[in-house]
Amino acid sequence: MILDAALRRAITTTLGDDYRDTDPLIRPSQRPQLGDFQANAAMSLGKQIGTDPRRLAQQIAEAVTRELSAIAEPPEVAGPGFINIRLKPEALAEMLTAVDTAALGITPDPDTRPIAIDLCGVNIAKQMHVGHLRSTIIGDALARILERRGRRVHRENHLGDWGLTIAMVLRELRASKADLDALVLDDLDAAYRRAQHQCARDTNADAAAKEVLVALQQGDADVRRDWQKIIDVTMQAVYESFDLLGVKLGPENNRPESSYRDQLPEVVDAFIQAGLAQEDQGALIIRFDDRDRPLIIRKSDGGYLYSTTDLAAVRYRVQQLDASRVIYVVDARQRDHFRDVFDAVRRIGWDLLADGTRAQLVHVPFGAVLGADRSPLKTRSGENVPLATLLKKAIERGALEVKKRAADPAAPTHGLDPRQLDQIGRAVGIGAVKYADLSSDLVRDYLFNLDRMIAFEGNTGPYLQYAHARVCSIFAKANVDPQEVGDAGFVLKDGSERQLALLLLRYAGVVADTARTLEPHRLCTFLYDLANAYSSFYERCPVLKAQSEPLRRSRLRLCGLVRRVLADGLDLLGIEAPQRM
RNA sequence: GCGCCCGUAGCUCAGUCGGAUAGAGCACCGGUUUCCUAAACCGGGGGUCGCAGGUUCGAGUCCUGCCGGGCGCGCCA
Repeated sequence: MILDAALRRAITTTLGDDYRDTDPLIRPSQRPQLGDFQANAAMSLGKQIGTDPRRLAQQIAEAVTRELSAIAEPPEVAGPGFINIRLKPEALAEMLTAVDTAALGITPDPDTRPIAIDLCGVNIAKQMHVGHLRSTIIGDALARILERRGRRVHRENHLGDWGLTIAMVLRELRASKADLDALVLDDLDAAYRRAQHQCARDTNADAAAKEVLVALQQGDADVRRDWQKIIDVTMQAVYESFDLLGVKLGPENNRPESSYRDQLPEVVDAFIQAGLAQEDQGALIIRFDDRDRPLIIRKSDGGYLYSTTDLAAVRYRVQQLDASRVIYVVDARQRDHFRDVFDAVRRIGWDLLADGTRAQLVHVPFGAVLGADRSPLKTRSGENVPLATLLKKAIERGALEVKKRAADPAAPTHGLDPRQLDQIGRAVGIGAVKYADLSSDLVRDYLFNLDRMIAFEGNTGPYLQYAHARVCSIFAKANVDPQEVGDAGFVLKDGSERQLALLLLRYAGVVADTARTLEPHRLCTFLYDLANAYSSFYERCPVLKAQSEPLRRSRLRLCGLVRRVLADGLDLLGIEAPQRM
């Protein structure tokens, strides 16, 4: 922005053209009493050149004073060489006006190539559980953030619909003569577990399962029909969960493992041809110089593994989808696996895009969801908690809280239709779960605690939704359409108004940072700061009863902008923002 | 054994490319409502940033070693 350019010029003026590309390191001020922004470059520069950083800061500050005089107070040097800058109120108002557009200041990513995100990854014949929850929520949020900057995103649901485990289930169903037309997911889930058990103990069952697999792979009509049925049953429940979660996923995002099956021999061949694969104990492996662990791409019985499919999938995403970033939102335990797969891909050159550049292959690892006992969340019987159960609980809880509040005659939700309240409750419950999932560093394990995540205090989804609802309430009270606050001039006198304005200016940058780092908690932290700043403003500054009409209109417009940024930010996280709650 | 990740207040977590006196929330203590949603706001106490070295004008952040916890390591996905 303006400050950055001005500081860059000041650095060049002071130190010469060699320093033209020096980043002035402008950051929001850590101490609002000292300024709005701070430039940190003088200290490291002073070290590089061997001059006193404080004196250098002084020189840079002087060089920039005149240029900034229209928009800022004279910069002040403090501490070991910080340059503190405070904007003049009119300049701040002008900048705020500039971001008060439909795009909220967000500019399109200069890179316009598509992106592929591997997310969800459900397994056929199994219930979705908490692991799928994280991959789905995080993947969808990242997709929304990247799309917001104009990128085309392919959400790739890499369904586990192939391989021995599926064949084991099919064998089990046939052995127990199950009526596949009457099948529901619970039956399938049970069959899945029985099948695992049987085949582990009974070599006959295992052999039979392998026969089913061969039949499936050879396109046996009966087996294929049954196979399709269990896919349909599983996916029906999956789509219901997608609907409850409000993620932008559907049948069009399915790219199952089976869709790569014809390519597997060719994938392996390519590695052999390139001299990158070797036989070892009957299996075909890829070795790496810097690790003992090889990547097995073909079993000694000639079968393929998930690593083979993953190699085919990366190639497809780079070469067919033309994705310049291929993102995997998968459990952190698979770090080593993706490291190996990506390295193999780079070696054979399948990360090469049509334009000659290399695609960025990135694994976004996330931690486990832990129960109250700090071990991965399980039911009493020791099984994974089904996603449907968990979502149902969250929704019930959200509805309970919303209805409790609506009982108060003074509440804006009082007297609403119970179905409307349920809808709001759903948004609150689901929003709480999603926000809890996204708001801390993804790689850390997190404690699933419904009480905490649905609390309306602290860094939670409901708190942000509440802040948004309060803004909406002002507009409802004023009987003004939030879209039509017009072009009133911003009057930013109160400290809380300034803070709000400074935060709003940062939104576009935060979205860009989040898109770059693929760390949604950055956006969460920002939105929480914004909601906090709004709450302070709300306490201090009457809007509808402001002392003067210009002030009233300024504050109304400020509220409108806050509302849009909150709603937009929540939308990027895949969280609904009800007007009332 | 080898490798990866994590360790910040009693609890749950932030901390940007190495920058000022390490910040929030919960819990605890105190205050605020004739006023737009008190599901809120304002204030207070609470820290050996796992430990020890090192690099640096400056380290929660970078390097080395150690301690503690988690996870992964050839034909499951």
